[in-house]
Amino acid sequence: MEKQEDLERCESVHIHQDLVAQVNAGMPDEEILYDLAELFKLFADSTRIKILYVLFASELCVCDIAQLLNMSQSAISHQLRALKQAKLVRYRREGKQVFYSLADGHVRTILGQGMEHVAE
Amino acid sequence: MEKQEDLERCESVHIHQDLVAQVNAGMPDEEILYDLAELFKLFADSTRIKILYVLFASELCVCDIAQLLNMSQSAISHQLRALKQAKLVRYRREGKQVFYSLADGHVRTILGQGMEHVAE
DNA sequence: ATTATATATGAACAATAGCTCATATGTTTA
DNA sequence: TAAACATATGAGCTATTGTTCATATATAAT
Repeated sequence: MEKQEDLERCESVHIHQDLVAQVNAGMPDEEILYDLAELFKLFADSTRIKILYVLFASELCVCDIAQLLNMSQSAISHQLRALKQAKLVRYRREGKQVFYSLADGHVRTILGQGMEHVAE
Repeated sequence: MEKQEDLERCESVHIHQDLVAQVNAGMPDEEILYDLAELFKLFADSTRIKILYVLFASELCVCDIAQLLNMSQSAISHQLRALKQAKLVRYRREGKQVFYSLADGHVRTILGQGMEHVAE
């Protein structure tokens, strides 16, 4: 944890020197925080938000999602790929079609809390 | 809600035609979903995640945050601006320094749920 | 008033991300 | 096997974003 090298600092080395150490101790690992940001990136696009929202209501095939969002099959497929990789959605093949559904309860909570914040 | 114009559709107009209508009914407004994505964009960068995390522990001035994250004052200030605009952080001037703190309980919940998902 | 310190901000640049287009893969039906 | 349909994916283009650098603003101290 050698972070104290050649940093620019407030000249007035105010109170917070030990606070700084304490805060640092409570921080999750760099890698975890990076993964966390990666996760939230998936919620950071309105197309993906919409996809998650429609899957809220029901399992749907790619084609139906594309119709619902009035977007191309390709665009939706690309985004589903990202959501799939992050395990936010599951998929199930049925003949030619592939049905997607929400994989996780966290999705609901995260979107819900976001909604609450936005709706104020 | 004229969305049914010249869409590409699954040829096999399968079951979901009414489902599609139903799902559409339950969708929040376009604008809200856009705002929601904008909100999550703020969680979609590890610098901002770190800022929120350190503010978790304590109110801090810009300079201390910069030191904690080992980043430039300018970079932190830019990001605080974004967080401030979204009302995720509050600020309070005290002499030359400006102290930032979390503005909202939602931040904790959202980060917490994200953590749970990542940590599995 | 002048200087120093703390923070904010605009411009520029590199990196990233989302869409389209073309095409590949997988599945069913004729 | 060939054709049709549903989905997946790579390349390319444009738009967006995070950082740095230079500089502006705000407050305090001399």
